[in-house]
Amino acid sequence: MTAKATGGRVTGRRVRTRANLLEAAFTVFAAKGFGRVSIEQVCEAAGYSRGAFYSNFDSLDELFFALYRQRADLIADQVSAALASDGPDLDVPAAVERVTEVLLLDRDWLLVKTDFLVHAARDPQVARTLLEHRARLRRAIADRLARARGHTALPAVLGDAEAAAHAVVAAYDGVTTQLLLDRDVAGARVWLGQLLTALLTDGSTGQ
Amino acid sequence: MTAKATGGRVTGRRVRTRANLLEAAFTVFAAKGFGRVSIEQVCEAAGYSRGAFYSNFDSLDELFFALYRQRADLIADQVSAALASDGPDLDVPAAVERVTEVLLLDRDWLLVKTDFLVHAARDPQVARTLLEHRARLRRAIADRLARARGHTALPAVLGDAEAAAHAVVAAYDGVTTQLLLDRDVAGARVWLGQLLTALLTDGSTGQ
DNA sequence: TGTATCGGATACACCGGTGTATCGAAAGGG
DNA sequence: CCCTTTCGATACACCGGTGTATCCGATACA
Repeated sequence: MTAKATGGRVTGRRVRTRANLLEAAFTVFAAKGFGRVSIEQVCEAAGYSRGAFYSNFDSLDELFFALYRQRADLIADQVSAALASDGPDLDVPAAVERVTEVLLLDRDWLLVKTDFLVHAARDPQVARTLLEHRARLRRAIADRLARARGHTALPAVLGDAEAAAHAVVAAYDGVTTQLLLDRDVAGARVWLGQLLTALLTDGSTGQ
Repeated sequence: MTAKATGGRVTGRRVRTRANLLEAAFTVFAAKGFGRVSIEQVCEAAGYSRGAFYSNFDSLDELFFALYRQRADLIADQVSAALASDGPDLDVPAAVERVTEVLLLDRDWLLVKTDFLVHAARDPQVARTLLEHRARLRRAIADRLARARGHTALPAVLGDAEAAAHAVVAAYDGVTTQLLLDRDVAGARVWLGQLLTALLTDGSTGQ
């Protein structure tokens, strides 16, 4: 009963401060990493006292979790939009281009996302959430691919559209890892494009 | 001048305790994550006092770094061995099988490795080391692939052997991410196998 | 505009980890 | 077998972060 008082009356201020805390937390987490951040540092960055924090969250973990959900949902929406944008027939390179643009845009997000992955890897409960999130994305991709079967040549050696979507996610994760290290966003983008087209098109066509 | 006194006389004990500390650190880091581990916890797990720690390392970061180097070199050797094992002509599925076995064996190592990645992502100096390490592995793979060009059908849509090796690493990283979440080692292994064969063989062959 | 309620700031006690300085005991060399 | 050197344990002072309790100013609603 600490955070988010039951069915309270006042909301305006609360909503704003909560948003501010989340915003500041994002910056701080991205800069220092979840493991090296204290509640105080978040509060300082947001311009609040620790009282504000404890009024809105129970622990740093809860804040981190909320932050991840917020941003992840946002990204998921953007990806869905990017996938849905062109007509019923799929232009693979174009779609790849658009999705890639969304997914590899913000280095800070990748950092936070990876921190969250590390977190989830040790907590089955958290892992479950992340897995569901990934499954949702994968499904969106699979649907898109299935919908375009026949239009474009999609006979990957992988099997069905589900497997292909799985491969897309894996490629994304792989490129992300490299990007975190070399910081070459442009390179990562073209590289991901190559990988995806390699996976999603038949071996014969060079591009 | 704290750790590893200049050109000391006594070494026997020191070497052992250092090894013990590293061993214990590996367990603790894997279990809790680098960010949630204190020097004291490592010492306790190893059965030493903090005095022993400060006599061997300057900081937890240094220990972590040393630990990573140790294990990473070990893995690298194993991979090289797995790649070199069969004759001059390459049996792709067999090699993939063997390498996969080595790379996806120990979940604890994956956890520590990912922690290190997160660390490196925020410190260019550390990132450099990790990148070099990865480059070495990639080169080993590329050499192996190049050496087998012509024997087996390797006309990937990716281009040269260097790019193909790059793709192999990316696939590995991607599968690792998934494995950290779902803990399905067996599944990850066959999945990585599929991905690699999909990337390394022409699109025509289903398997 | 009054007022009951809420949100956030301040103050306080507490704890765990850090790093250093010192000392006893191993361990290797002669 | 002694003796010098070093390793690691113990003790200490310190600090930063935590969580709670309390209080005052802000805010929504009548």
